[in-house]
Amino acid sequence: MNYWLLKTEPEVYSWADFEKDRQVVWDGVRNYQARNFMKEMSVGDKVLIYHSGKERSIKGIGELVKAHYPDPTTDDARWISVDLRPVEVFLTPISLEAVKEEKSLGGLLLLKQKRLSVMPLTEEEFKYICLMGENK
DNA sequence: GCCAACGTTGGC
DNA sequence: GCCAACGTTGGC
Repeated sequence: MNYWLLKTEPEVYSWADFEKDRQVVWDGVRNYQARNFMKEMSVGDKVLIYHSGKERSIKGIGELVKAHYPDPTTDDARWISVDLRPVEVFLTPISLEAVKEEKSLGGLLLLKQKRLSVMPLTEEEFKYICLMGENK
């Protein structure tokens, strides 16, 4: 199983929308590096959902329910979508500030490549962030 | 609102 | 293929 972090602007699509919808088509990615990571996703992979912009925090955990297929929002065959469902909301959203303060999370591409919207996480990073989110 | 980072585009 | 110009993202 692999682990990922996905960014979204909450004004466009938020964690609340995700919980309400129960399942979402993650479309609109128009960046090759992000697209290539999406191609590596398989059913059952876990994803963390991050709100960019004003909130700047990791909101919760989702799961891949459908691997990549052509993005329905474009005819351009280069771009793909995946389907996700929400699994668990974090009691405490993890702020970007908190991520920066954790030395063990210093390798996150979230910090290194601020414009990348889809990125892999190691199992250790994923589990560590989950513990932080559960406020234990 | 500003601007750094960086991806994309297009002229040469 | 290079690179300047331009556009976008996203933190501050």
